Amino acid sequence: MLQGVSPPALPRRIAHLDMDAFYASVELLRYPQLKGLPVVIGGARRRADDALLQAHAGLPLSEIPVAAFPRLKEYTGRGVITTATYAARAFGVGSAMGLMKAARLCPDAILLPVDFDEYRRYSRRFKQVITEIAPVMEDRGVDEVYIDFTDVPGGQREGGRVLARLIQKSIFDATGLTCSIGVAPNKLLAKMASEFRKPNGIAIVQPEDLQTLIWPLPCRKINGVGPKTAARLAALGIETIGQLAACERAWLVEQFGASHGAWLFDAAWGRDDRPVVTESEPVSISRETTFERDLHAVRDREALGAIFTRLCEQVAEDLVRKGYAGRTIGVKLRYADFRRVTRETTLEHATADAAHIRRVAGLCLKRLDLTQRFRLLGVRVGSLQPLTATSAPGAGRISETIRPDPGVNRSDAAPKTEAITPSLF
DNA sequence: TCTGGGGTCCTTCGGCAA
DNA sequence: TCTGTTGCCGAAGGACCC
Repeated sequence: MLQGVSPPALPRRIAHLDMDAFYASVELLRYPQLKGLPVVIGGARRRADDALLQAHAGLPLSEIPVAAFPRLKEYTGRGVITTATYAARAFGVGSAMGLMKAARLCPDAILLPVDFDEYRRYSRRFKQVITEIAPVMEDRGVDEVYIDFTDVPGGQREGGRVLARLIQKSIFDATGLTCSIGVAPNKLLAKMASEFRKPNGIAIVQPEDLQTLIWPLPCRKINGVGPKTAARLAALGIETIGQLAACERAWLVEQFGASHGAWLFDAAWGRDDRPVVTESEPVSISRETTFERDLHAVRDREALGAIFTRLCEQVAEDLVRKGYAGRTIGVKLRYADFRRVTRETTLEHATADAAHIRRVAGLCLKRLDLTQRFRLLGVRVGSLQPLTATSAPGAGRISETIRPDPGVNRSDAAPKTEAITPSLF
């Protein structure tokens, strides 16, 4: 057999790019007068700045007086902080903290609502800048991407630093935002590297840097080691990645199982051959909501029914907008004590129909203990497939009648309409 | 007055068929 | 016919991430 005469493969150079304090930075572009002040962006149910915007209609956003912004102490209701500026963090306020607790720590912090539409606009812009320079990019969320530098002209120069600098500058010129970039032989190390020189920094990791740069770090810095695994490792006396690397692979497999144990060992040795994936299909689409107060299936039947219907309609709208239908329909409940339960059912045929989803999700709900109050209700559709002409979209508002579906109730083949019961299930 | 929303992937378990 | 094994699949939950 003829040997291929392709040129020697270049060493893999993978970059991880992370926007610096993305949400807060976008807000500061809008409201530059808040620079340097404690600002938290929170999961406010209602836009915390609605009144503000109305009161100053006609005035450029950047000229709204700081004194007019809503303060944390004025907020009532549930919710957590999505992100906080460094000035707010100085008060001990941080991501995932309850708004009420944060209000005690820093009552005068300015509270802004999360504006995902705006963040997505900026997200699209910076990603477009990147793909114009380096086309092999993997989307990892609104503020993060992996980029394969390997075959990009200049991608190997100074270990990737030259290209990283070009991308940083191009993003800043296009958006006014800064980012941090780590470049390494693989995604695992690149992700860790991007944290080394935040904000607005570039860090290069070469294979030979493993012992000096990676091994001293705590195990929690490995992307994929969360609080539970870190605690289990700590209980075994393993705190750093270097200590993890010193373990016998077989012993880790004994402790954590074949897959997880082997993965931990490989991660500690900086091994990761996952490719940069430029396209992916969603696996599921869901909607969920936390209520203002805990609700009871019987005593709050009407309110819950309306919320449930709305969630099903939203999921159906999302499915149609994104061009999918799904076979697995499920519900999620969070009880007042924060226990989470799920129930799901797989249908014979995929659907994107709001009424159908509601009917099947209602049956799932019936399988749960509804005598206790709960705080959250969610609806999920999984096992997605592209929406074709044969799938019944029917998204939008649930009407008074629903079409019988060929996938369930096959005995119901005769055309008839079925009134949606006004009750929850 | 703790604790959001939207995802992915993995493990475990039970039912079922070969 | 009964029992054990294996493999697959769906359901439920855990862990993790942004």
